[in-house]
Amino acid sequence: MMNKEIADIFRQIADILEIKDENFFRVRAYRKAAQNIENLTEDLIVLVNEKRLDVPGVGVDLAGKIEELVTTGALKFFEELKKTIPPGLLEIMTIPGIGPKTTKLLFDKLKIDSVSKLEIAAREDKLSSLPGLKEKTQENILQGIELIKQRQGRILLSTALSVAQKILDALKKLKVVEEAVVAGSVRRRKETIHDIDILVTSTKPQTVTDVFTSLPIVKKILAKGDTKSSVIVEGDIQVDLRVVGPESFGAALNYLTGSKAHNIRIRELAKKKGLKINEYGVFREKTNRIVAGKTEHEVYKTVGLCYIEPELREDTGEIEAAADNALPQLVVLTDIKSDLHIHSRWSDGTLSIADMAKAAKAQGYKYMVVSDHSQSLKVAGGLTPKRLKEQIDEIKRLNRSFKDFRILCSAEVDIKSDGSLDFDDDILKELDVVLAAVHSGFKQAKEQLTGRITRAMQNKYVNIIVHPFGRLINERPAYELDFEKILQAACDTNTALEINCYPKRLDLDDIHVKRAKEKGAMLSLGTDSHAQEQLDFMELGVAVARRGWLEKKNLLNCLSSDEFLDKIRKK
DNA sequence: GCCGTTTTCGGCCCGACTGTTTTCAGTCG
Repeated sequence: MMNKEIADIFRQIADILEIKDENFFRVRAYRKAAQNIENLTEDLIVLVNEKRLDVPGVGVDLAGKIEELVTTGALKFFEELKKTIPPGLLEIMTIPGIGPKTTKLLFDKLKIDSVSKLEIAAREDKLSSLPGLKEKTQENILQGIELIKQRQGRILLSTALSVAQKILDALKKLKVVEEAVVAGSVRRRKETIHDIDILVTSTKPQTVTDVFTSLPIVKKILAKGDTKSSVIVEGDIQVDLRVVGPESFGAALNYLTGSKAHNIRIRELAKKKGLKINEYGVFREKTNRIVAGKTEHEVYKTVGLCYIEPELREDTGEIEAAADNALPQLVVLTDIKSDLHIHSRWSDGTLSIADMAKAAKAQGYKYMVVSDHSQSLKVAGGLTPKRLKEQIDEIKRLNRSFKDFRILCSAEVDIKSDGSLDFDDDILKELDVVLAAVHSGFKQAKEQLTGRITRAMQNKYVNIIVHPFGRLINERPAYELDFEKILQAACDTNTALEINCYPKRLDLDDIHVKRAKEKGAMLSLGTDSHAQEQLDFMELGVAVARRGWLEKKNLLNCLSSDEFLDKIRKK
């Protein structure tokens, strides 16, 4: 049983308990535990087996439940609890605007136990008979049902970033707007986004809100108040806007950036110091006098912490690290000297190697790795050994024409289903660097897939395992791997693991990156670019690296080409 | 259900918007 599955069970328990109107703090305890479990870098199975189950928010009771889930694969308490309410109620609760109270009311009074029954009842005007529900609510429920029908997975970070930019550009044109920035999970650079949060400072909030809710891309207005409004824009993405005065910018940005768990911890710290933090500022609890709020740095300072980068704000140790002055110096885009995974027209890319090199130089890089596919990957025009040798010759020719740039010869070699490689060693040894990847047999058992990759890592020419989990966000789940074994093998064989920057991949993900750093594994960034503009995906990979607490020294891309080659040749 | 330089019991972050209300509950972030 995976951490994610256990977290999901705890969330379902929380939802059921909430519908049953149990103690809210008990509900919150389950949600909090679920959150912390999801953020763990290690498998609960390992933690339970080694009796190291020491997770914040998990006390004696929940630890027992985790142990039961890990050892038996099920939880009696959960199975019994599920019997007490119809399963459809949990789905009803996912409709925007409907929470536990309404769900319970609908079931108790009208025996509504599924979204489809709710839709019929609303259409037949049966809901307005209930206390507190009138025409408008009924209408909102129908619209909410439409929304969840359209909703498909979470939005990719790359999509959210570009939508956010469009909105910011529009708002920044207004004279009444002082600052306009993106906050929320987009600012934290989560790999997928639920909605986009925008913060604006202005002394004329009404004007800003009016303009925002009437932007051309707005399809529907969900809420519009004095300082806060929500809309659905093209692409069915929810965008929330908050407008505060300039004196509150830092406090509001901190509040709106979250995460929720991080904010709660910061506010608890404030409380212990006799302070209160809200989106308007930091206040003395007794006198209600404002003591900070203009900048985020100020806000953190009042609670005795140094500034914490947005990507770290998940309450996964960053607050303790900030208190100890032990935060990592996170890698930044300008530290990156190379792109370590690029395709050309030789296989399935769209540009010649020369043009890709020109584009990479324009990014400010000193070198790049050309890694076209190997022969088995026929759909992607994989190179035969003969073609690969021709490619190496061309790269050598090109390199002679550069002054301060270098192309490294490589290939993205298939790891075949038995763990052998798609090219023989006598070809691999001709390359500067060898990337290896799984492109088939995703449904194999965990042991087999893990074995394939570890076997590939044993090969002395393989330097980087690229997109190690093979997932495509919202399309294809990661294949099953024993990541601890992969990491151990990576460390033992001096093989690096890639953070693939392709928007749908972002693989390794942030949590695995953080674990890899803890274990001291080498990591690399590669955009997997097949076209010029895709080189910009590097920004997304850097975001994952930052969320995984990486510093400059943890990434091969921050080395010069000589240092890089020295390092990988130590294998 | 968790947790502890105020504590092993009694707290648990804080505020905006909506729709229904005559002052607030429910929902959301």
